[in-house]
Amino acid sequence: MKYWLMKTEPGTYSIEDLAKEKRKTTCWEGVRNYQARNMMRDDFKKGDRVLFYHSGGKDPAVVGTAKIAKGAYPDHFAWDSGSKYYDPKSSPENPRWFMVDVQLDKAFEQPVTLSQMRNEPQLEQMELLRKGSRLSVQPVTESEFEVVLKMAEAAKNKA
DNA sequence: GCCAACGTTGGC
DNA sequence: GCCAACGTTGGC
Repeated sequence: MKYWLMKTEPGTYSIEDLAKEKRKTTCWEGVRNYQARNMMRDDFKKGDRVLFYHSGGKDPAVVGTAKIAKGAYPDHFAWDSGSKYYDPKSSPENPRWFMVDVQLDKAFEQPVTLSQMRNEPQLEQMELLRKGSRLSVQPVTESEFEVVLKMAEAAKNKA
């Protein structure tokens, strides 16, 4: 099993939106970066665990966990000229972009903020904290995943 | 709103 | 293949 972090702007799609979905599952369309695509297409497997991250806003944070409910398949939004993710270079015969299905696992009672993570020595190597790290989908180590869970737990008990 | 850090595009 | 121009992401 692998571990990932997936970013979303809560104004566009939040963890609350995910919680409202049927079976708390949604397809993760719209990734239009080759590095991210390659990771999703080649490495994302059903059952992988995900840190669900809210970017932008005044307190960017990991707000919960999810899992991969379905491995990569073509992102058909790329074929829809009415979609904001439309890409004329992609076609059903030769799909350029891929997506996965994501299912909510647990929304944290207390988010683990970016600044808290920056202050955690055990997360020093985390991709998210690297300068210029912009990938919307990125790998996380198992220990980083566990540390974030513990931080969420600690924040909850403190609150 | 600013801007650093990328990524992409397209002329040459 | 180089690189300038432009676009995007996302923290601050």
